[in-house]
Amino acid sequence: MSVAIENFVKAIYKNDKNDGNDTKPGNIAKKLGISNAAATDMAKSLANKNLINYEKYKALELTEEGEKLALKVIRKHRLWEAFLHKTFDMSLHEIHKEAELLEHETSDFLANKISAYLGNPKFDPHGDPIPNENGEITTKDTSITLSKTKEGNAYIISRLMSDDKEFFDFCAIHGLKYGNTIIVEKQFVKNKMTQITINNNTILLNEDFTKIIYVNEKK
Amino acid sequence: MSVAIENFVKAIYKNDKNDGNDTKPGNIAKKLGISNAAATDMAKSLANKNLINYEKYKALELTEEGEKLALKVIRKHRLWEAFLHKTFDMSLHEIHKEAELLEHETSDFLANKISAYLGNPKFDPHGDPIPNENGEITTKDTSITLSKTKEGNAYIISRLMSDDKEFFDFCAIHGLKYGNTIIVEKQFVKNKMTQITINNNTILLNEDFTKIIYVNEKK
DNA sequence: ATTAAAGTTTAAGTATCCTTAAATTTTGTT
DNA sequence: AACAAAATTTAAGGATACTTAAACTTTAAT
Repeated sequence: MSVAIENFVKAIYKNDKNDGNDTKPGNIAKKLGISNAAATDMAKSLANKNLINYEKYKALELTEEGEKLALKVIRKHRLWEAFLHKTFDMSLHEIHKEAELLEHETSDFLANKISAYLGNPKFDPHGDPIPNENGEITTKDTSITLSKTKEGNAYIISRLMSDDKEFFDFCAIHGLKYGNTIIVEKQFVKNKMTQITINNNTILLNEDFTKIIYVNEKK
Repeated sequence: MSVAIENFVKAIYKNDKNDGNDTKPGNIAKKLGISNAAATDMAKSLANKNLINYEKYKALELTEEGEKLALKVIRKHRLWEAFLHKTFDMSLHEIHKEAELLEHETSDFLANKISAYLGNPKFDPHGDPIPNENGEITTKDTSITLSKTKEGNAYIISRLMSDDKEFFDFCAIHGLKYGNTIIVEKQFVKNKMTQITINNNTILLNEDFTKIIYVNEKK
């Protein structure tokens, strides 16, 4: 499917499920920066391709097929964001722009490679859920804070929930980064500290940090 | 610039500098899988954009600007190939297909990130040189095709110039890989075949293959 | 030098994705 | 319920990147 079509079904999906706007052509047009007439044209064309249901003057509805396509594009977008963020240390703003382009030129095969490389994360660095290969989406974040992890297990960092520069400097020094793997060595329950291994280094983290580092169990 | 335009200038560049074909519209058309008429149309359009010099019935010539664009696209292609190969352990055939798509949707910024991540390599996994940020290819390519090698000499494979999966499967089976050493046993001039030894195995290669395997003499 | 083959260009036309302007339908207000 | 405002659709048209078929130019062989 063309870039225009992929962006169109994505816009419908997001208006419907995320942004709470209605999905009449005018709203989609505004989101995509095209004229209303162009949106109507495209709606007819997508109806012919069985990607949406279209009735004149009504809101646009994705068919099952259309929703699948939208979820594929969203999956690729969020995987790229996660990957670029982890691999190249790019800011959340930068990764969005790049992902917006790359999402349309990424094979399912490559998307799966990226996903596996990252440990099949369920959420991107913004905290948005990443649909799996079958278009299934986890709406609830099942990641847990480091403080709740179990000794001996391996985890992948899914979120660093802080605005604090000192914290991020600390993370940068020790390789604590979205997508990276850590092993939880010991939970010091009474002192609320956690000892982890990352890149063959052992770090002891206190409560301040174990409560803002979110992880998923590595499988 | 559009994908079509980027692919067009890339095809001219490669025909001219790599493949030794002339750059008349017909040859470009064949390479891109479009009609001769489409190639002529595009040639006129690119002349208007000052990317090529165009005279009726003559070979197409890239302007300085056109060559710069071609080199940018080639840079991105080869960086993606190197990156995907290294990061996801994808085969040479797989990385080519993906890079062919990604090269057009990659910002200069991201290309530089990839390059830096890889340690600013000068060659991709096929052995092709990667232009730098300014479009300079610093290393002079002195490699020749297998068809032009001398009997009895040892050579190092420097490039495998193909998009064909069967070819790469063949290469994988026989150890024909960038950097490996072969000995040219015999040139069957009349039949345009070359007999080589690699890993103590003897292989007879026909013209299809001897024209796309590039080597450097081993000293 | 002629001529047939090979290659290139022109002409006419198609699909996609966009535009603006005019016509039509829906919506919201009284 | 009527009417104006807002939104949507239709109509006409443009740019890009292609197609096939016909006309033209170059080339290569005798």
